[in-house]
Amino acid sequence: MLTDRQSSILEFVIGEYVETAEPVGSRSISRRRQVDVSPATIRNEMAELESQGYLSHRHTSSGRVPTAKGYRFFVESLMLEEQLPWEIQQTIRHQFHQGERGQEARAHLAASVLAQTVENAAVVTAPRTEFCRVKHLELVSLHDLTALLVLVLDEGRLEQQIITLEEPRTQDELTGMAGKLNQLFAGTAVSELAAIEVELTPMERHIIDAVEAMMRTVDEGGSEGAYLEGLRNVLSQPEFAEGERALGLLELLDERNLTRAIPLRALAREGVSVIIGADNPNLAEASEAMRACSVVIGAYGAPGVASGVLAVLGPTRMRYPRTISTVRYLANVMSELLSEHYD
Amino acid sequence: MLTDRQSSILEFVIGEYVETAEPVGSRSISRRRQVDVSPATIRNEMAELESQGYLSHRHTSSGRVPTAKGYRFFVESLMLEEQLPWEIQQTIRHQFHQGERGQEARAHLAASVLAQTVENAAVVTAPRTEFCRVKHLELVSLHDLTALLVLVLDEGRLEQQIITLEEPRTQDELTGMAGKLNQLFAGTAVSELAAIEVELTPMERHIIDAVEAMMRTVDEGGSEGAYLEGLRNVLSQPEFAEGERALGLLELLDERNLTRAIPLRALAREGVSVIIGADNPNLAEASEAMRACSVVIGAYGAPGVASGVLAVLGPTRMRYPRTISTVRYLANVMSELLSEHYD
DNA sequence: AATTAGCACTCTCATGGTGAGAGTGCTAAC
DNA sequence: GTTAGCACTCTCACCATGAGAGTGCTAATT
Repeated sequence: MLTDRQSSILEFVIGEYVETAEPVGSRSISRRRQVDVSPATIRNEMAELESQGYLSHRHTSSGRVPTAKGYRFFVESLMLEEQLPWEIQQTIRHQFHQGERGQEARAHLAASVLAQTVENAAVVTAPRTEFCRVKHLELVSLHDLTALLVLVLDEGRLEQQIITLEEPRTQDELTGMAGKLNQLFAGTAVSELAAIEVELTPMERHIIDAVEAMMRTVDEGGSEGAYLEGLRNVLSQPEFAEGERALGLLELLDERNLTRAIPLRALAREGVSVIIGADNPNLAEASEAMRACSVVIGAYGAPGVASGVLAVLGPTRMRYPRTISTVRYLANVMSELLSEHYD
Repeated sequence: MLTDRQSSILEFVIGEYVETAEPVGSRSISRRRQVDVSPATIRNEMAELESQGYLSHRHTSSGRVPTAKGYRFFVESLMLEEQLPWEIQQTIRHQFHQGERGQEARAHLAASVLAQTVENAAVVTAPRTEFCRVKHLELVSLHDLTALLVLVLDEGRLEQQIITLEEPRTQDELTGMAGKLNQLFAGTAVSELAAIEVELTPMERHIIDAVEAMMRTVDEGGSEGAYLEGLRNVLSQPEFAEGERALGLLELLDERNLTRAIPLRALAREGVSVIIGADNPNLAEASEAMRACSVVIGAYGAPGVASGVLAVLGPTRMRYPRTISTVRYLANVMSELLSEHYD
């Protein structure tokens, strides 16, 4: 357990280190009026904090730096949650009231806004239903033997695939066929597809098979588009000054690996949670670079209906209160916007 | 003008520097059996090459480094174009014969493949027609007062937008309306839209206005999706070892700025062309980091019908023959694939 | 008993000097 | 025209030095 004084010293060290990125010494603490006590006393307290694992030394001299445990304690017990300043709220809202071009585009926009606001990297996934339902399907002739199969899923998401036909069809024939299939299959989820028993021509069967495959992919998050923005905010931090680490992170978060590196869905919980890099086996194993990072993650939308994930990635030396309140606020905005369309 | 011997010295210096990233001295040249002449002679020749601006000194001692002019001469007159090795051709082709999920996805894939093959960054744009034509439009009810307008353009590209209705419509009504509009407008380009004179209900007018706006945006390349991949290949080069420059490049090529930083369409010419950073005002002005870079750029598709751009971005110290032949080969593959769908 | 002053100690970092190594430019010989 | 030889320049790695910052400990103070 920590005494009050130890807590406020820890808090101050974190605050100072977050701002300056430099180890904090006993003098700079005692200069603050906050704690009116001599450097020597502070040294004793810091030694105690260190032995309990909240702070650490880089080398025998040169101030203290918070450990993962220190940050965690700060986030869980010390920090007071801040109300996001009104101007920032407005700025964020404003950016969403420009155009509205579907969920994907909005998720992308959210990533930009988030990254810019918290000055770190942000990852946002578009909202997914637990199990998607086909709202509408469409067949567009491309030429004789190929057609574009367009699937409109709930929430207005689009999936497309080019399919090959056994024999030539005109657009009119395709439209007719799409009409029939719409009658039969609109509103079904993938699990219900098989249950619908009707006679289908081989051609119709072929199309429905394709639809099923596409929906399955979507359900499994295969086409999971996670938008990553603002990585350069992170890379320009002093912790990544030497190129070595920066490259590690860059590689890790390559579009290909992104969702593997940060298992977003698995980490998202009710509300907003904070994962401090070195703390979390999932992340820490991944790479050395990740150990210097924290992730602030939250979900938006309605769980079980349609939900997406918002996350901020930055160095452990991060402004947690600000970041957390931004993620929370943005999650609310996104939820609102989503429910508007979703009803 | 350069003598034969000067040419082969220049060629050797470039080859060596490209491999090692280190200045090339007279000894290492004379060691090669290629030019059987003493270091002293080579020094004289190099001094001459330097006075003509093909090579430069970093400081009084420590070998020569090619200048932009040197690289340009190499690319234009010295280098012999290489045939891309068969295995690499196969590897490239192979990756395109997996799935086929529309032009956008394919452009994205091309960027990955290109970046990986030449071990540098790659930028690819999806093919655009000079003026796009609407192939088909579709209206899907989302709920009472909103609907999704889906535009299928030629080449099977999709654009979508959510529109607000004045009064509630059922899906059936929307389908009917879409059918009518399709009859009227299928196959028209934006310039021809106005010419079609028919009576439209206010609602139909509203939709066609939206269609026009979307097509206009597309024509202007507003929704220009350029896929950038493999930036880390470039950033890991020794030229960018100190973080300063790396950040500059990272910032410059942020998704937002990408097409502004590299005016792809403007630079693309018939065949494959090479722009050596410091050489090109367009790029060099942009940023200091860009001055250390070259761009190898080529177009694919049929000009005037539908075409896209392939580009490689790397340090000026780049394997030009390999890069050029890869871009050329990939452009052919992409053109083939495009014409298959396009016909 | 808690706090503080004082002091020796440790570690980093910037500075400057030194010598090896690499490469040049020039001159004179071939 | 080519080459050998040599003085010269510049970099880089290495070391020593000293200032600065900060600690830990002990003894004095409240």
